[in-house]
Amino acid sequence: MLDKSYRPAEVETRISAQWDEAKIGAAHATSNKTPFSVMMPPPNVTGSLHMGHAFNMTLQDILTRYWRMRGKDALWQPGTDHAGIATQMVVERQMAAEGLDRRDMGREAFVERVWQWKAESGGTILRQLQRLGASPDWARERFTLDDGLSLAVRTEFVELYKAGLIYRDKRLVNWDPKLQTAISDLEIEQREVDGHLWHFKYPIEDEAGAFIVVATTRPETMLGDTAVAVHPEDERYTHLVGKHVILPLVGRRIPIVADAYSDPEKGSGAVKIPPAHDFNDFEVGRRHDLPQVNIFDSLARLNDEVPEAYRGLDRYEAREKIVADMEAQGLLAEVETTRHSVPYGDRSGVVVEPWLTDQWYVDAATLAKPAIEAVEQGRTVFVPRNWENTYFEWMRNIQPWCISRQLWWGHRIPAWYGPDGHIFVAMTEGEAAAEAEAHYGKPTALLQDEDVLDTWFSSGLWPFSTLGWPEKTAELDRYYPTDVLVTGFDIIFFWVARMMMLGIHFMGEVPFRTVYIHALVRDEKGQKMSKSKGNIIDPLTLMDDYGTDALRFTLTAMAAQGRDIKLSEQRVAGYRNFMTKLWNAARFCEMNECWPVPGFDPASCRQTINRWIVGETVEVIEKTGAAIEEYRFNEAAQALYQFFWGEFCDWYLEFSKPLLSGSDAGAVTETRATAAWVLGQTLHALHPIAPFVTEALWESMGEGGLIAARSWPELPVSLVDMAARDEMRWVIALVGEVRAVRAEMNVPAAAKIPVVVGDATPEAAARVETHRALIETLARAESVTVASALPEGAVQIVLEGATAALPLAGVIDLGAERARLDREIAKTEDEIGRIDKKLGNQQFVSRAPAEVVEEQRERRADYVEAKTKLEAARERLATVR
RNA sequence: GGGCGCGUAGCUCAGCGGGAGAGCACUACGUUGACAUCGUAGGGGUCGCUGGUUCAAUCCCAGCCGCGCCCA
Repeated sequence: MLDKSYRPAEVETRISAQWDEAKIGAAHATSNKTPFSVMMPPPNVTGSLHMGHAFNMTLQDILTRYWRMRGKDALWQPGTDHAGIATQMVVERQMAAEGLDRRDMGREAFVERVWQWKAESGGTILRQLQRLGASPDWARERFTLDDGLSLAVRTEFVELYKAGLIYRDKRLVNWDPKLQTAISDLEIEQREVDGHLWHFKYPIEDEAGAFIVVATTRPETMLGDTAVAVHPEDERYTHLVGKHVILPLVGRRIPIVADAYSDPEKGSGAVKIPPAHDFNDFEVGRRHDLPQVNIFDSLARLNDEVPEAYRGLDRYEAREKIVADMEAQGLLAEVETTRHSVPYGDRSGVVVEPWLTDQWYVDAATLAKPAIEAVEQGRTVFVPRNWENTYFEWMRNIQPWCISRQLWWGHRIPAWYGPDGHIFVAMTEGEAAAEAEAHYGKPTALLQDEDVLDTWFSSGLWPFSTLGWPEKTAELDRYYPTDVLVTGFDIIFFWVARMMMLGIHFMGEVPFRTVYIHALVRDEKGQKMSKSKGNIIDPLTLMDDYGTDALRFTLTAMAAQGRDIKLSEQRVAGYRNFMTKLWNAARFCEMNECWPVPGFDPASCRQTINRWIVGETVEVIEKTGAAIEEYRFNEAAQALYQFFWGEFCDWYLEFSKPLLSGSDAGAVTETRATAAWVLGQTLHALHPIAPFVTEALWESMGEGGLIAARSWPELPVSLVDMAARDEMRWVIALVGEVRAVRAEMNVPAAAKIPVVVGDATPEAAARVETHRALIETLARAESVTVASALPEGAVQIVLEGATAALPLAGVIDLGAERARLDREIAKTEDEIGRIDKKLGNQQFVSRAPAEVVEEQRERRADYVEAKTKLEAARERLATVR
């Protein structure tokens, strides 16, 4: 016997263990089923489950469970990412608390320590995923730094290098002076801040008292200026082009060049050019062959390239001093306040400097070309489609991808340097040594590059490195390309684009057929959740408080395409109530001995209510499957919710009560079997969204086996009996109307009243006879009779094909009742009038589709019937006093 | 500045060319043997504004107003 209510905490652990035991997530590479594969976006190995994960993983689990039930060989590939910077930072922070610095302990010891931390905390997020009910193939779990994937990354590097798609270059990178590493454009956050625009006067060489004015938000970079640029067509400055200025404070003689980069409309129209400290100025410098003077060290302090007085100063100290010194020399023309955007490292939170260094680059533009074509040709499709624009926009303007990072945690770059700086790129140190020997003609000591590779350089291989690449495995053959990638829009550039480029390059085919982009989960006010705002809603807490299924159902029900989720706890509570409802409906079935009947054929039902609910079940399952297949998750959740609560519980189970306690043994047997069948089918359809409660209830139904391992219901549409549906909807309308009138007339809930149906078509009369017991129970009627004449002085309810009267002697205010009928009549007249206007419009009748016109005619006929009946009802009241 | 998206019931949101919907909240009633994490009934909307297309516009198009995100 089921408990009085569903207690998720007690059930979830047990069921998780059963799934684990049964290996329900296992893919079967040798089966003859059609494969269905999904790559789990690997969470940070030392992370823990946040709401974004919960959402993303729930959707993937729904797809995986669904297609598995549909008979496919589902592979949901799990694993974790080493997440270079993030993980290194976590460990460094721990060490800082102990007063340790990685530079003191050395590379090897530090990396060892990170592995230890990974060993301790690395399983956390995977256990949390298990709690969420995720059903990937756990046995295939991979880690981006494991041996196989490390081999894949080395192969990737070596092959791209040999193909000329990886090269070393001295360029500006975004340098994070706190983390001491290059970071990618994507790891930068532009923040609008209040700042100043300082206007400096640069003296023209050999023209005493002549100046050119330049404006800057970063005065300290003037120490690295190697030119002043003006627009070639700016007549104010034409006479100065080719002349020189003497850079104040430094004394360097630098040219005035003409370059279209300077905007005559902005400031003075002249700009200072420090090519080593600004991305645009770097390009200007290249065009004019300007020297690149790098004025910072790696901590963004001024180096020895600057005059003595400034050396060693921090960039902001230098800024103040330079402004003061310029002012003292009378060279500060003006100071404006301004609002401008400044690049901050999204992890360190400090201002990032463009800094000139040697780094490794991938020729992304070349790799992007086929990746763009693949989406243009529809070999990979984004859902919703508009994300393709975002993808194209970025891919078409892609910059060289800087892949080296000055970190210790990650894949060390497989490049070695000879004494003369010659580069040897090889799979192993041994191979590099052999190449060096051949190159130098004798064994030569090499030094390996100190840097590691960008994390995305390894996770970009995820869709095939996890399947065994570079080995040619059966798994690669079978599961690549994958069916769908489920991810958030914030990661299209970081990850989706990289997988597309690398997948096409190495595998010759796109990594996934579909990319489903879901929205962000925000807090209930629509704010992005963040630790600093303190508005994080912890999915684990919600799971503790409301059960995992309630959380999953909430996220699913709110997963409308193209719209962010504003999550409120109240909403989760609402879906927890739905789980309780589910539980109690099953409990009702159990108490009434509604057990699954082997070989039960729903087509054999004789009772109208059974024929009706069978049809509704077929339709909701069909709708649910279609919605999941089209990634309309919210529609799937809504259809099931509406059916189960609004139809099965509210009406069918209520209808079944008089039948189950009645004397017709055949009807009892049939109804029990049908109720059990509907419950069972619905549990199947709900299972991908709410796996735990459905598994628990399936267990209680005693059929055996795990629902997770069962097949999705395949039901013929021939089970839908339209006549039964019309009949039950009519009964529902009658009961609903009677209840409404009772409430309106303040009839006490316990009081039973007679219901007289008159003016009835034979069909309506037959319906009343068939369902008398149901109507009596649900409408709290003392009796339900079919009469040739309707009683006088009664409240009258107009139905299709009949009028029902409630003789409520003594409680009826006849005047109010007449007024009510008058209002109803007026309403139908309004409707008829509106339809007549349409039908009277020649344009409408001739141009609108025939079925639309026909529909309007039918609606009109219905309203006319209702109006006639209402008028008759009104007439009957007219004679009563 | 460019791109994407959003303004529908008090709140959160579906719907998106022909009859305005859900959940929550609210009001009234209710201890009917599944369920008070419940039941029954009810109130509540100029579908942001202005034009246009159409026989017909909450839905398509344009402009405007307000809001959000991404990229410069």
